[in-house]
Amino acid sequence: MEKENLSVPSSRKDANRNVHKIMEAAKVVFKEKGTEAKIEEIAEKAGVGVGTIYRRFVNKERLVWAVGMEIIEEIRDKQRIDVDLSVPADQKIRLILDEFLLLHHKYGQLHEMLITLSQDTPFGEEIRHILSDVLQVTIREGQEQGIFRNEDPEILEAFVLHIVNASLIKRLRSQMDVEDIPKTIADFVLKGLS
Amino acid sequence: MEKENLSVPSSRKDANRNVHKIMEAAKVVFKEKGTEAKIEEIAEKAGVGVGTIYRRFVNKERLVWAVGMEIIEEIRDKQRIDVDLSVPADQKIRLILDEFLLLHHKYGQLHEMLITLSQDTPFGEEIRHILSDVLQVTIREGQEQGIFRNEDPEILEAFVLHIVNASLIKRLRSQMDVEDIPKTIADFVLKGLS
Amino acid sequence: MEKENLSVPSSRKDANRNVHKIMEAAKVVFKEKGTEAKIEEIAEKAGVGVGTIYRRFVNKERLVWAVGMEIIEEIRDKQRIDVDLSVPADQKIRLILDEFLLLHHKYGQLHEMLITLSQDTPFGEEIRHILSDVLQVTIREGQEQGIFRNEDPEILEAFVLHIVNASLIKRLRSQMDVEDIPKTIADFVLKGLS
Amino acid sequence: MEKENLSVPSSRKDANRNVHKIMEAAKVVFKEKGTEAKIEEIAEKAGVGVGTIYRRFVNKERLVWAVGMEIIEEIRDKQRIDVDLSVPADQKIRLILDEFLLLHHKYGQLHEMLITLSQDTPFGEEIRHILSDVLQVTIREGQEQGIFRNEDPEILEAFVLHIVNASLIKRLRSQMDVEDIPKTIADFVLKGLS
DNA sequence: CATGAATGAGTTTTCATTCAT
DNA sequence: AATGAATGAAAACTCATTCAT
Repeated sequence: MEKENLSVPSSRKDANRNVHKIMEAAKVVFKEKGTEAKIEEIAEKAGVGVGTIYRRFVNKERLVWAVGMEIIEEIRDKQRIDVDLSVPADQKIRLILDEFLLLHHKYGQLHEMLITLSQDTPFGEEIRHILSDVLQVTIREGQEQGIFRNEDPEILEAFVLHIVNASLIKRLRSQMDVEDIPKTIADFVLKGLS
Repeated sequence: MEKENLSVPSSRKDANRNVHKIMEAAKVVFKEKGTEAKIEEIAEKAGVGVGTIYRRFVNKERLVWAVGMEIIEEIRDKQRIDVDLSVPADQKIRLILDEFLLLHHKYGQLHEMLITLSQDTPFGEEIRHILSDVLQVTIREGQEQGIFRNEDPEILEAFVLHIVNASLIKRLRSQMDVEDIPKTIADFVLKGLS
Repeated sequence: MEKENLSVPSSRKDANRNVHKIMEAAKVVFKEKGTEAKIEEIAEKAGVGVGTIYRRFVNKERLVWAVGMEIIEEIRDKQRIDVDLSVPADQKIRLILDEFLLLHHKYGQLHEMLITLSQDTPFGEEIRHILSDVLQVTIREGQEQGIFRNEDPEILEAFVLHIVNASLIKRLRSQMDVEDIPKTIADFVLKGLS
Repeated sequence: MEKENLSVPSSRKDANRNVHKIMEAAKVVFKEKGTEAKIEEIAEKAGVGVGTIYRRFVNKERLVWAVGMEIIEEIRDKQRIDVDLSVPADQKIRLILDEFLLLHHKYGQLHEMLITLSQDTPFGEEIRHILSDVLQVTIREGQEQGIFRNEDPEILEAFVLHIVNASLIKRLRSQMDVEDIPKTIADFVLKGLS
């Protein structure tokens, strides 16, 4: 499932530059207002005409999908770097949670979007796979190292993945320094895993 | 903040019966489609005309609020029963999590709705208070009993409250028997608290 | 295939009155501008909002179909009266052609619309049937009376049906008094049939 | 009225080759979809960019005109050959109708386009003249030979010209062998003329 | 009061035409 | 000159809210 299925492909540099500008604008606008944001607003933010968006994305739904997929891939790429380090599994979980938090800071509203996407679209299965992959490997690693308990890794992974959600973060932000949030969440999660 | 502030009061029995029918229909429809559901669909499901909804609720926003408040109160009432039992704090947490799960099963999508409500409406403060109150008391109890660690109870409460979210539950449902979900979540949470 | 499949049914009098107003306005506007006429213009002419049109007709295409079908039925009803008279078949053909011409005068541009409809829509078969039915009966009658030649009635009927077309009429109108057109066409057709 | 007035002239051979490619593609696409066909589709079929079409044709309307004129001229050229033969007028009418049918087979939808053109454009007069000229000469010839009745030749010509229309042909095609259509139409027309 | 038809502002979507590459 | 990406005005369509019946 490549991006080409979501945006209409083009060999021209200027076209692809615009696809990028549109996606970046869409991320910003979706972050603020969720999926209900107007296409016109995205076009304005991207500095292109509405027609340009419709030239590259068949309709609004596909734009939403494309943005979602790109964020998912961003998450995956960051996680892959973490998982290749030679540190104990619990350290890796801390790093992965840090990445999640950074992305949440960056994409806010989009968390719900990703959840919706992973349930309602043809890409759902793939999104779920991407999000789960690295975490499960790390959890198995921790189990082999005797750091994590021997529960089904898929289930433990579900907790790690879903505990970092927009509402928890919003809540914690009102109660503690933002810098302390990653450690607090990681402490809770690692106790849950142990 | 009473329901009468959200729905327009009426002395006629059949009018109040309509408010009830509308609220129940709205719960079902919001559960499936979230707040974006159309008023007309709710009216249809309730077996009333759209005009009747607008006679009872100033606008769509107020209907959303009213539905949200009612669920919040349902949650509060159940939790109050749990907290008054004379069992150890960890048992109470298990019971409270069970209630959460039942509500999630019942209201699905509405979790996000409540979160949104607790952030964006005049009732936010009250909603947050209702949701937090019982949990915090129980956590403090557990800390006094030496069962839970001495982290700020407000923060621990945040984890308990927000770990039960629609996406985690949907995910777990695909991986285990529904009956096992409450125990699995409670195990994870209680480890996190300890 | 009933009209209910084309317009959304309603039991209310005011609703049906509007369906009628919309159809009449659409006939007038389509007559002038063809199918490319704007929905907004039809709404204006009908004295209703655009939303009202979309409440009754799922989309523009369906409105076009509905208007087409209504005209077809109008044609059929007129023809049925003619065919029941006790006059020779050639007289009936003259009467039927007169009706055609009146309808053409009334609906102008819509002729092309009907042709397109009879080819491209799910109603095509039905439209063709309605238009052909009465003519074929009359032609057979004429053949039994020895007035028309013994060519396949379906083929003769095709000539009668399709000779009355917008372009011929427009052309003749520039060359003769409008009152003389029916007789001129009928003379030509009846010679063709004999 | 020469083609140069419709397409922008160019000294380069490849440019003129493009005009030709565009016209041929436009004929095909207009034949299928009528004048509502999109410029982009014509460009694609022609294997050129849309910009190239706009370099050669001021706007879509002019492209439509150009295509129409070319077909008209094709008709005229064929008819001229027929009219110069030394056969009776009714034979000539048969030959002319044959040509019409071939053109219809070739250009389908374009018939309506030509009719529209002959009514709405600055070329209307010319188009009507080209289409009428040869037919009228032939009809007068037939009247002198005593084969056709003494109706106004312009009116008889109107019948011959307009009886060959897309809808009649489509209809007949579903009822008889394609090879038999010319004779059937000619028989009907010649009876009408006699 | 209840109803659901009507409304029209607000959005999405299309496509002839322009223009940077 | 050719290209096809970009444009944006214009058209289609939606849906919260009003109001006649």
